[in-house]
Amino acid sequence: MALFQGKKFLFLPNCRSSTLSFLSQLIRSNDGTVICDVEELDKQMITLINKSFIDKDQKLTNKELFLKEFEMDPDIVWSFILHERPACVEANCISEWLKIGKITLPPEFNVLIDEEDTTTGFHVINEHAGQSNKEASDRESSMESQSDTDIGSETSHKDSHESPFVQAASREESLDNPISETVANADLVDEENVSKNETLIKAFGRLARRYEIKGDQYRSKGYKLAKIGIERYPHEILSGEQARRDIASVGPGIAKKIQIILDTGSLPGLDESFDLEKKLNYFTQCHDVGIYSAKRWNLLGLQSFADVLKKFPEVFIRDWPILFGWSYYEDWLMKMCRDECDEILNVVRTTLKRVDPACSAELQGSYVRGAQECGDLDILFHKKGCDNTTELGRIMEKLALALYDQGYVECFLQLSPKIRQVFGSRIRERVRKCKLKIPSQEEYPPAVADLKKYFLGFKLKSEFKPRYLETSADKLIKLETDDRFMSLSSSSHPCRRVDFFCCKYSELGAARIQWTGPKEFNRWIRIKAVQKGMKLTQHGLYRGENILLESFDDKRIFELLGEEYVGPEDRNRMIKKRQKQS
DNA sequence: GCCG
DNA sequence: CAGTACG
DNA sequence: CGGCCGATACTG
Repeated sequence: MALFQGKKFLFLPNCRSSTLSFLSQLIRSNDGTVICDVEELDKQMITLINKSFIDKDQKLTNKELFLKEFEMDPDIVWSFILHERPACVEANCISEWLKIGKITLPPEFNVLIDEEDTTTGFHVINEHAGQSNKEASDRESSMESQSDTDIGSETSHKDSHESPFVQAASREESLDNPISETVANADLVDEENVSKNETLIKAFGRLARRYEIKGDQYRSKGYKLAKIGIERYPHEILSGEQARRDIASVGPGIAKKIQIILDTGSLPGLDESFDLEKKLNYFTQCHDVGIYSAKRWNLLGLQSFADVLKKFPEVFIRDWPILFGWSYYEDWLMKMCRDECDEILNVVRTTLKRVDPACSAELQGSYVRGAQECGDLDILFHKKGCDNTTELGRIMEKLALALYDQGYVECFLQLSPKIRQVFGSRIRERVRKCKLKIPSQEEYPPAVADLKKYFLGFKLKSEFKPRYLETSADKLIKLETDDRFMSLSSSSHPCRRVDFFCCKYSELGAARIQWTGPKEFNRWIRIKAVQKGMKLTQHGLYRGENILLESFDDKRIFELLGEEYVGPEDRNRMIKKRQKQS
């Protein structure tokens, strides 16, 4: 008890995120002080850094945003830290200390800032400094809050009563969901407990997939949400009833199945059509191949894209983007580290400056949610005062073409007339590559002139060496031998998916909500809107038929929906149902 | 499948 | 229109 | 029981 008595703590950049406000409550419950005013700054204090700003080398990242997010005057606070060098650790250490019952700072505990550079960042130390990256990241996710006996759970329950956002683990698993992400500030998870839920997670992932294939999208969704709920649940599940009580989206049906799995170790019939799922999965992992095509092909006994090519050559002429999905099949399943995202954004912004210096490019998607590995890059374009989407569309087109000229853009997945003009030859090259006859007079329908989105294949120059996290490096889905001949993938110089979106300046807030995601969060908040007689889209929040309530200010949209604002990094923690009280 |  | 894609 | 995201956006 009173572990933190007499100790002062400073949260940086602030303690507004749900995780950090939770931790600050833990500090106060243990007689510690949380500094809220520059007057209280103290050289003896322990500085707690939001983990979203610490990369896996334990360095500060995204310093610009970091400083911008300060609750107190950033100048004063930052110069104090540079000058006094208080101990700095990642915020999650709090839960670790409470678990082990003491505060452990590494011997060289105030080595924090590489003073010669305040721009590229400084080292943040924690107990695991010096361990290998793998070990460090394993331990990161294993940091635990309280076991459910003490202050921790009280506060957490009180919280969750008022908020649909649960202070729980964010731990997206990559087995069944290729779009999963590991989030920087994943914390408060007991790896040991959670790993025992793995069987359940896998089972419901499979069931979700099975029903998706069957065409029962809603039953599939039921399983998917339950799976997400279990992934985020920070304790070991001991009974179906416990899960039904505590976890959103676990109802009678899933509770029953949980109990069966706990009792017998597996679910009858679970492995039945596993082979079919694998086959369909192989096809649908290709861009532009959905569940209908995959099912159709599978039904006809086709095993590979080469088989499809023999049977339905027209498909690859008509749905030409599949050719690129096929060619970059393996590359596009590989995730990239944040530094590669930064580099791509850098290239895009540099070119954009020449195209239209007044236009802004802003990263969205899993990157802004703090994911350490991103499956693709989502870039939102907007321009102060510009509500003309035709103009924005033209800017994006010009930008994409300029990047194509420079050799960054490898392929386009949509065509404007101009893009078809320059890119058509590459399409024909792919068509020839799979030994198809090029239609002599291709009578294309009139391509749309001002597209609002561009999906691109993008390659950095080969000097850039991509890094991969250990976790994703293994068990990749690879192209079948028969299909390899079309591959353009290269793990040492991979092609990436980059998506361009644009929005009217007046719709910036609504667009940010849309493109920040994640998908489940969007669906959840849109349902909220409908329940309150409103409608939320990427264009804005509306009441009734067509009354615009708000589209520019995302915080105001939350407010109008009666929801507390939640930052991007916490939108992974979304959960549909309040945690039930016991 | 779950939820209201 | 259906199919696929985006968060 | 009926609804389950989007006045999505793009393609053929």
